[in-house]
Amino acid sequence: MANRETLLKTQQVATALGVGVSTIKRWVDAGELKATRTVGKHRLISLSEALRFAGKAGHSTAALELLGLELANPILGMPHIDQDLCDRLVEALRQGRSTDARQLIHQGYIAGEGAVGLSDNLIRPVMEQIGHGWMMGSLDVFQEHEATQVLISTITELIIQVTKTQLDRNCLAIGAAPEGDHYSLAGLLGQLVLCEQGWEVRNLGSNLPLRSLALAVEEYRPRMVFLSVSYITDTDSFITEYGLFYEVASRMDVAVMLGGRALWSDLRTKLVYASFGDRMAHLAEFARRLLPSSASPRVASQSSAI
Amino acid sequence: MANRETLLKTQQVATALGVGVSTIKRWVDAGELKATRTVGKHRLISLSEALRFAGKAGHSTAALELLGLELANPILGMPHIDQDLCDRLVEALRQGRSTDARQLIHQGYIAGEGAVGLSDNLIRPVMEQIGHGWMMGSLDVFQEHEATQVLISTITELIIQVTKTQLDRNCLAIGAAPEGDHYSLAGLLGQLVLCEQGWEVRNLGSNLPLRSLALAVEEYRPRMVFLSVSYITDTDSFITEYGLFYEVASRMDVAVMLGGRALWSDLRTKLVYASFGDRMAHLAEFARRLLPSSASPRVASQSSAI
DNA sequence: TATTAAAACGTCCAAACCGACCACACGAGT
DNA sequence: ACTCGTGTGGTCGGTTTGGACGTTTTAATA
Repeated sequence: MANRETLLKTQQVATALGVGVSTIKRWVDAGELKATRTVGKHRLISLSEALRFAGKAGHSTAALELLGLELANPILGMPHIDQDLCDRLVEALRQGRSTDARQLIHQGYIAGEGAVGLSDNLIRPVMEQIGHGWMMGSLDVFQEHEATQVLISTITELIIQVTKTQLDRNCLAIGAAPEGDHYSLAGLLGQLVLCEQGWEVRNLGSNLPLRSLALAVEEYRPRMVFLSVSYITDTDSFITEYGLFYEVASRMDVAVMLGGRALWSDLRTKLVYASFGDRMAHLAEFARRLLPSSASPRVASQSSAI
Repeated sequence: MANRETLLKTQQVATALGVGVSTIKRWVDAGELKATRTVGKHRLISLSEALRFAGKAGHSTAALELLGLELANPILGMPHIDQDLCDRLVEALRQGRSTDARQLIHQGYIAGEGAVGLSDNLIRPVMEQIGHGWMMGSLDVFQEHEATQVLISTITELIIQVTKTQLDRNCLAIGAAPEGDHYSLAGLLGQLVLCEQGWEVRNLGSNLPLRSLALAVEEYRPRMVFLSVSYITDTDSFITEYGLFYEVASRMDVAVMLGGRALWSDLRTKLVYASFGDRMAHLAEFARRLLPSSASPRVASQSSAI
């Protein structure tokens, strides 16, 4: 499985579920909540398992609210991101039913087992479809704007909730989009992905001159910078500005991750960077390698309940 | 750092609402008060659900006790928006301490007794101060960007929280900023103010062509439109476009509220509108007059905790 | 590699919650 | 007044929870 699981500790799960740590330990021991153990007997619960447990019909939907997820009527027979979910989200956004859209996104967060699946399998195709509808004239600008607004607010909500359960944020990452690019959704999704991995993220938003980003790098000395480029005003000046920025980043030993649909492959050949990715999975994988070795704690054996 | 998703036990809710524990259990079992269950069948009631129920059932004073129950935990000085609070928020934003900034804003929301006070007495002066620092060169662009980003996410959080407790949203309002204006904070604050009054708000975001806004008005038939104008690319074309938009709005009998620092008084003489305001208090007052009969016994603040 | 602070472990127990049952208060209708 | 029907608050035995305790593991130092 390419998608390695984020592992949570008992304290994190307890906070997320709104119960005490002892209770989590008891539930794990009773087999209600599956967990692996480190060699030193510490319990590790995968994010997907926590979400599965949270959404389990008969037991407790409490957790969902705490993860920022609301399932008034938790249908979720088998949570999985599919075409149907995409279609329903597109339709909800088209009609501006923001509450429904929020619920569908939360559902996608569970089904996609985290931020990466949500971004790559739900948000991206949905926005492509909406963008397509806009091109074709079947959607108006204001519908695309409203959809973006709903997505931004929901992703922001997820970020806040995830941040709350990630207690120890060690590594610092900076996210931004360059001057002239006013698309902030990609930056938010990147922030969500990294927050979920335990990064501390400073999102500088969109439309940021690269020379100011260079200053930020010098000021904050982050471990990495992720730059989402959805639109470029002037290619030549972008290359120049980026070159100056990368010089600083390189000097400060900062990893630079590029992304965005404006960076065509022939343009990329003129840029220097640590990695490029047009999927959040790429960002996640790149970021994981940068984390201290701790990212993959040694697990001993599978849980032996009862 | 408890928030609105804090889960309450039956005893807590019973005490706050001034009824017996058995009654709470019965209400939950009857479905009148939504609750989740732990694995061990213990009922957990989210604070937002408790507040909603309290308001619906007429226990208006009880809601305050619920909040008091929240505010008792975190240490809080006297809630009041003053120069000190502004200074501390500016400093937190300057240094990018987003967690502290969020706390201060929440505190300002309580202290300012709602969205209007928060907007006019805290956010506005703070952003002016930051903008000033940027002009003077003591702040860089990225700091202003980061500050804006933190404010956006926090205001978004507040909007979601307020929306959760306001279930019966009757009147529809549309908010937007015109093409070329990428400043979205004002629109968010407006959304927060109106949500607090019980409006249903569709925020179409910034950079929206006015002709598309006209389409949205025809599609949604709102009671009012609030347009925040912080930047105008071309004054003449703006006047033209706005004229076309207002024609539609007028035909649909939609009240148009204008705001924003780009609308100087000599420009305003060339525009037709229902009202202009450069403070959220103006928007709030204007909107209140538009609401149905409701004498709107507004609770002082649907405050959230820190 | 050795050291150290923070966090998780297992165990135990008081406090709180569960469901079921009962006593009481209140209003409406033969 | 009497008797329902209904909604409330309280009690009881059994179960679940959450915090305290000293010990062990982890992760980030030096």
